[in-house]
Amino acid sequence: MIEALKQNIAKHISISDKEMEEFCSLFKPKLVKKKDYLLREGEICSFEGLVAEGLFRVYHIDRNGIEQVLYFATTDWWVTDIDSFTNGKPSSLFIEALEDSKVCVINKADKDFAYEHYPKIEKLFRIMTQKTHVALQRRIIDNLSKTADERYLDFIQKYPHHQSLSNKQIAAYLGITHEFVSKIRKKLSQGK
Amino acid sequence: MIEALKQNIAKHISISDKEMEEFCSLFKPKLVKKKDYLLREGEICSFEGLVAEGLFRVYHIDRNGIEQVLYFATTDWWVTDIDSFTNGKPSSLFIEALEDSKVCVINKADKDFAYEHYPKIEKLFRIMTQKTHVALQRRIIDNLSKTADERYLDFIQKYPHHQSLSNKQIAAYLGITHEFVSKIRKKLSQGK
DNA sequence: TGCATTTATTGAACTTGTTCAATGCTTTTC
DNA sequence: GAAAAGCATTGAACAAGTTCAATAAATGCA
Repeated sequence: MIEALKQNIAKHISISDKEMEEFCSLFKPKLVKKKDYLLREGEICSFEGLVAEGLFRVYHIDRNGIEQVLYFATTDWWVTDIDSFTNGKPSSLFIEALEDSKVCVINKADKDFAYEHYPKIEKLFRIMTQKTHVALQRRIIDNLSKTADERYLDFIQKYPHHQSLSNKQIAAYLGITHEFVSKIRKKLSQGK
Repeated sequence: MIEALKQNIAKHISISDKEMEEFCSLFKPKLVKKKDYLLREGEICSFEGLVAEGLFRVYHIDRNGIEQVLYFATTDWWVTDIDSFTNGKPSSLFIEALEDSKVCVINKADKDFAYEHYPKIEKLFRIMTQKTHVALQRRIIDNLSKTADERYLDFIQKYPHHQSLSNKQIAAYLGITHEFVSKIRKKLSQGK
């Protein structure tokens, strides 16, 4: 399970075996059952985690009670509420397991320790945050410029695990109603 | 002008005077006239810059020729196409000065040099990217959950410099037409 | 297995936002 | 300082997406 973590890290930076071992030893494996929450609104996010196996949805509930999905985290994705975790603020997000899952988690103190002792780790997270940053910009542009139909098509192409997601969850990611997802599906199945 | 850069850096990290001097000496001042471009689509972004004075719009043009504004960068904001700059890829963005502006810019080689020689700088950019990351997540949620009216109100509250922006530019940020911005304005002026 | 609950589909009426076109108003620009 | 170009406003017709309600299908659970 820690193996998945090592492989993920190796994708971003090169690092000595010793440092890799030491850094990875700061993580703890965590099993999360389907429908359990890693984080709820109002809590302070105490972890940053790599999904070794499973599927999570990271979402927000607005003042009208409507859910917006920020992203789905599947195998090899990182999950946390970065704002809550780094700044110790109460979270405005929920992180729920959609399947039985395995995550490698590190707490704040250990991560700060790593930042101080391993410059490579600072670099690792800078690079990862930068990549996410680019993806978020891309999504903002897409949300501004594309219709729901286009975003739906993009989504099912980009998220191969969409099979296991309900219309409701896809709708909450696209920012439309689940009824409309249904109508898009129908339209597409009728050869557009 | 380099003074603005130093103040910006000091807001994020604590750093010795010596390191601050050395790092800042890697930047060059650049004057940009209104309507000039710092970057155009297709170019490789060769700089990362702090706006010491002025106003820029960072935008994308989609396949239908419609502009989407990613953000407006005013005094004390950073501007770059992070994807193009860090990965040497052709940019899909335009960065245009909306006023005569002054920017402190650093190139890729010098920034990489700084990353290697000053661990604090790695930290600086990790922290800044993280903050932007949080803001981008916030905007995605807002775009998914709020109506154009609400986003317009949020916008004019959050961007005090909106006075100098045309309806077209605001519309391109909100993802609506400039005609509709006009209609929102009218509705709001008539006591909602 | 069977019942209860959630999820998906569909339609009709509605709301939000777009498109196009016409008109007046500001800026540029020479 | 006049002509041209771009910008803002408004209305009417339209398209995209929502809401509500009714029904069917799938899933969870005892």
